[in-house]
Amino acid sequence: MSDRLDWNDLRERRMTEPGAAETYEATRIAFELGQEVRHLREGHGWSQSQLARAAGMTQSAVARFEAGGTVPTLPVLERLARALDRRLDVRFTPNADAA
Amino acid sequence: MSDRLDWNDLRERRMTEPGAAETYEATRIAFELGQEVRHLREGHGWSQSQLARAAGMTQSAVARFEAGGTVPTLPVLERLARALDRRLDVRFTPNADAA
DNA sequence: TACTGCCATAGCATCGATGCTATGCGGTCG
DNA sequence: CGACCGCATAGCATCGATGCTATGGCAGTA
Repeated sequence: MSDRLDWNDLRERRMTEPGAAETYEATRIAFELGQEVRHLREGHGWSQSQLARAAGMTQSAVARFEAGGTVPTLPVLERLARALDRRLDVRFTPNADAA
Repeated sequence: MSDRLDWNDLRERRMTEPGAAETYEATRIAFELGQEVRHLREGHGWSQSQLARAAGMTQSAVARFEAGGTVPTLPVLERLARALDRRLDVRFTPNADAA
């Protein structure tokens, strides 16, 4: 677990780098999206391979994305959303710090 | 307008390529986000250079993004959102096609 | 007219995401 | 046990976004 340099390591490293609050956020968002997709996929009773085919990508790409291995791009998110019968929604919401 | 190969041309070309519905969508989202950022920026009374500095990028990058010249990545959107005092929100919403 | 600020673009280097094939590993089933 | 399925990863090629500098045009304005 410690001499291996895998996606989890990479992600953690990215999220602990100093002064990278934005990258941290993006990485966190990517991770959460990955979890959500996994959830949706399992809800459909699909395997990674099936989702991959439906989204026009390969099983490895799906696995990488679900694991939060990379910060996905909008085109990829779009394709996944379509395959999962969802709509991709990207917006700037007012920063409700007013709490 | 016709012998120049600029971002508008590129974008239009991308959006009219056959069988690229997902890329079309992503490009459209990118374009709308660009417009929204421009709107927000002007609301703050900032120039592209000022926003660029606040978001840790250059004026040219801001211009390119606002013009929809490229499909932005999540880290970039995050930084812009922060600079504009907004929260970046990415989600898969239920596709209300059920009509 | 000269100067200055703002925006649009070009051109290029670099970094990182994606696409791909090939494995490895743990179950399950025959 | 052997075949198969599902998931995780490695390694590599390629494409595309970003970062940068340098311009050019366009309004104001002195």
